[in-house]
Amino acid sequence: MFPPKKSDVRNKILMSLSDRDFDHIAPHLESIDLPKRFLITTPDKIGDYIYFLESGIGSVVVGYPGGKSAEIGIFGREGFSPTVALQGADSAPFSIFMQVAGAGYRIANAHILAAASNSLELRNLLLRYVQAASIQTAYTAFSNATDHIEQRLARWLLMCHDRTDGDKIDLTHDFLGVMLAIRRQSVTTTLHVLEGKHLIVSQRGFVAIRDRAGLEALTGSSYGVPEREYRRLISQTI
Amino acid sequence: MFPPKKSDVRNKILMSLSDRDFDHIAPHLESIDLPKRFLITTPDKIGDYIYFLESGIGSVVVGYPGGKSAEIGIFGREGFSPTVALQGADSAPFSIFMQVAGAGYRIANAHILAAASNSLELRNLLLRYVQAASIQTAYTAFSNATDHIEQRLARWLLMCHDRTDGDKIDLTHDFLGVMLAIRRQSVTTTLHVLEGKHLIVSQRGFVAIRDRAGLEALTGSSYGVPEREYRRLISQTI
DNA sequence: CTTCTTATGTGCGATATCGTGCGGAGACTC
DNA sequence: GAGTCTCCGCACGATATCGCACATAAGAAG
Repeated sequence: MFPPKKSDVRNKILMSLSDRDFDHIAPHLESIDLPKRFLITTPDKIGDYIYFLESGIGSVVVGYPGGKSAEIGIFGREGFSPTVALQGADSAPFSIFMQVAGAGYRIANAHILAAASNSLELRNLLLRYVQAASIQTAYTAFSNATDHIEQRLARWLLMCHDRTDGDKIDLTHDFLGVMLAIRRQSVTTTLHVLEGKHLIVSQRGFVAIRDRAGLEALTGSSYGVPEREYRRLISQTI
Repeated sequence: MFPPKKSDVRNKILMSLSDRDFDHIAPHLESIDLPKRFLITTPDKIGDYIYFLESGIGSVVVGYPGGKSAEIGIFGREGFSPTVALQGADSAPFSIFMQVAGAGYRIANAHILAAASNSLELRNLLLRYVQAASIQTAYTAFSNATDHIEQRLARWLLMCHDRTDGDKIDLTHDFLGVMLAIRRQSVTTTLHVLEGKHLIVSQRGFVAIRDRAGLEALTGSSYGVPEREYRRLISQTI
């Protein structure tokens, strides 16, 4: 079981590593179960670990408890989080938590940084993912500035779908409202609109994607660019 | 005149360098005049240079010509741009241009990367700025999601003021509307509201800040955190 | 001084989204 | 199988922002 074998790993970043880099960090990877609402970090808390998901979805959120908040990033097994350690900081003003339960590996910052300082290839791969995550955030800012709720919701469902096995996404309207910083009722009615267009099916506790292409067409320019950038920066190296 | 002397430089990142790091890159710094609307890069264009401003303000924008667009980052002499080269990428889906004319230095990516690979201290400083810029973008996404126009506008004016000498900011309502992805008329009327609160004075072609503290209070939680993060990550190292 | 261009001011109906309140329905508990 | 909790549906007035049309004003050009 430990250290994990590279052939067993599903996280795309870990999969992209050279055997040599993988062998260096594998002994320090600690398998961890990540239930729903698991808190990876909170604002200004010193983060000790970087998490590589194998399944499930995490959210990066700006805001303060009891006040306004909004999601500014989402990640699954295509990446890792938090990204700050790679940039020489020890904390960031974000909360990061599991939005869909899953599992993964975590590794102490010190170990991943040591490995990265010994391998240019590893360091560059990790930094390219940081870049991809940053582009995702930039397009979230763009979408928030220019899109109507219908587009923002469609974009969010697509990003979630990309990180899910199957077409069913477990979530409540209330949760979606918090992520997008809109009213729960607006989520409900907008989901009905999308359902009316046969793009999704929405029932208590989940949304099922029915027409990805239709959703993508609906989002216009907000969805797609970050995803292509990710493929350009990361996947093509596999 | 060349290479520039460290004591003459006003860019905060360059100022923060050790003498040794500065001496390594100084011979490659090329002084450049940056008029209004100067295009630093466009989407997917291979960027060859990194720009360190000495004066003026640059904007990072997502969007496509003739379509929707929105600003996702702003920088002056406290940083540099673009940030992608540091992360191992050669381009990014952003446009970057001068919004307020100024001047600065540019350095070929190859030179700064060579210097960064030889100096952990330099690399970490540059990456910490990348982190600070990324946090700014995250809070722009947050502000776009949760704030009304009045707050977004106030936040934008504050960020601009931080990067300007004096209290007068030259810009048109039209330009501001494009940056915030709102109507020019909404800018006009909202500036009137801020003026009514004696926070600014607005006249043809410029806005003058009159009450910074008042503006900051107005923005609530959207303004301030990225700025504190910048100071924590960068300035305290001076 | 006149003309031209760019920037700003204003009005108004249309639309998107919000805040609030409440009712119903699925699921879980005892 | 009654109580309870969470999630969802619906209505409605209030507010923010938009889109469009047009008027005025400041500065530039001649």
